[in-house]
Amino acid sequence: MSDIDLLALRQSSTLSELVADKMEKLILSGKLAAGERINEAVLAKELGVSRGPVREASMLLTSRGLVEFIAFRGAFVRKISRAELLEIYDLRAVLTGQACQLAALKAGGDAGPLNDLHDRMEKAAEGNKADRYYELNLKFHECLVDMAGSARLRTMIDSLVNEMHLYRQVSLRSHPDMAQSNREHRAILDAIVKGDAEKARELGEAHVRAGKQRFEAAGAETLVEDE
Amino acid sequence: MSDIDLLALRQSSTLSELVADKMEKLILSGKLAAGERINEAVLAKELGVSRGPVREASMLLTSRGLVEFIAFRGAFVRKISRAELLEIYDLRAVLTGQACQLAALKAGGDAGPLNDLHDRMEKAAEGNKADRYYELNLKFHECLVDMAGSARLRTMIDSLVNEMHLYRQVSLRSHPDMAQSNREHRAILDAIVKGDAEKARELGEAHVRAGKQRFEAAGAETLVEDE
DNA sequence: AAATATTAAATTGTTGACAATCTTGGATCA
DNA sequence: TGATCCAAGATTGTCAACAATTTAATATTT
Repeated sequence: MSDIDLLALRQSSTLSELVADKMEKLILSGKLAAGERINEAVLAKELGVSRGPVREASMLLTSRGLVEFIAFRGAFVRKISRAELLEIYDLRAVLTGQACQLAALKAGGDAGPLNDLHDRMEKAAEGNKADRYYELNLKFHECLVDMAGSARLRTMIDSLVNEMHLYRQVSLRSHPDMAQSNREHRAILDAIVKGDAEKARELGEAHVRAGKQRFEAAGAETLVEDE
Repeated sequence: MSDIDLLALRQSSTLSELVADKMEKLILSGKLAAGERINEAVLAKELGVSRGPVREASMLLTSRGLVEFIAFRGAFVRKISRAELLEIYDLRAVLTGQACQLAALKAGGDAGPLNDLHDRMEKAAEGNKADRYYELNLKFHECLVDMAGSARLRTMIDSLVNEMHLYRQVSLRSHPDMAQSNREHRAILDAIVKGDAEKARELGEAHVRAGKQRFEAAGAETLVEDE
């Protein structure tokens, strides 16, 4: 594990934030595994900082949904059960619906980068490049939320997406049906451009719920785990 | 301002959390005004602790939506504009809808304390006791969310409710039409008891949106402020 | 041998000192 | 007069030492 880049420090960022970014990467890449305790002293030494920034970073990540704090016991990488994941899908669905509705109201006929992203996803789907599709899919959804123009909504959804990634450090990457998924994107996009807010909401919500169902169908054979 | 109660400390709580609770009260009561900077050293001295716990408490409150952190400038009590308040109403509406749906699914015909709360609100409405009604209303909504059984959903909604209270340290307390509001509660309650999840969702969402409209109607004459 | 109590080690929580950054007020200059 | 620059003060960020608590390892008891 490499030290914090001291160059990066000097751009009005605080050490704690840099550590937080580093930790976020460690967590989302699975190098800090779900459920694992984060030893402040050890991580601090590895990053070449004192425990303070590590503590603060842990708290930052707590509010981003990646870490859980327990008094006198420490910071733990969150662990998401299957039941929670399904619950998160539902929350993300209604919030994404809200985002699409707002986007439709604010877009004024301008789809922004959505069209381009959709086309590139189309290509990825045709080439059966799941990783590429997944990456673009994240961007598409981010863009959608940005168009809604609500920082609060963005934070909430980002947090949920973060948590989803903690499910068995999972590849939700294996996208069962990219073509279908992208058709749904197309429909959302169209509704936004047309300014049909209610339709956009409905489609956005349905899109995430469909994702949930694709996930459930894919994992139907696996047993339900308790914790 | 009084010192931290040292008795309270010894129940497996950490100093930072106690400070956070204290600060939350100071903020919601308006003693720390919206927009104001929180001077760590001063507050620490007043509470009889060092700056560390105050800092951590500030970060805790950040994730609860009450405080905003700016690097090298400090922690500020959040300030909510009218536009943001309306945005928050919308988010709370969809999340409350989700909560009601889940509650209906999980209640199994049992309304829990909702019936009792509804009755007491009825009395408060008849007696035109707005403060009492407001207080019970908060409890009713909390109870609703608890019945949904999602800690995540609870956190999200709590955060939004917190933020709403920051709007001009406001009394949203002046409830224009308690009787009507409580009729809506009744309908939600009935849907939950009947297990009609879709109806419960719809009514829950509509109830918050109605609250938004009541607010907009009440403040229609006031000018829109930029920030 | 199993369960409980005791002690030592590891880890988190808190503090005060120091460093880095921002803010304020006054001096300088056009 | 007004704007810019500079220095002093105030405030936040970071660190390392110490205190409180938990965890583990060991001893004790039944």
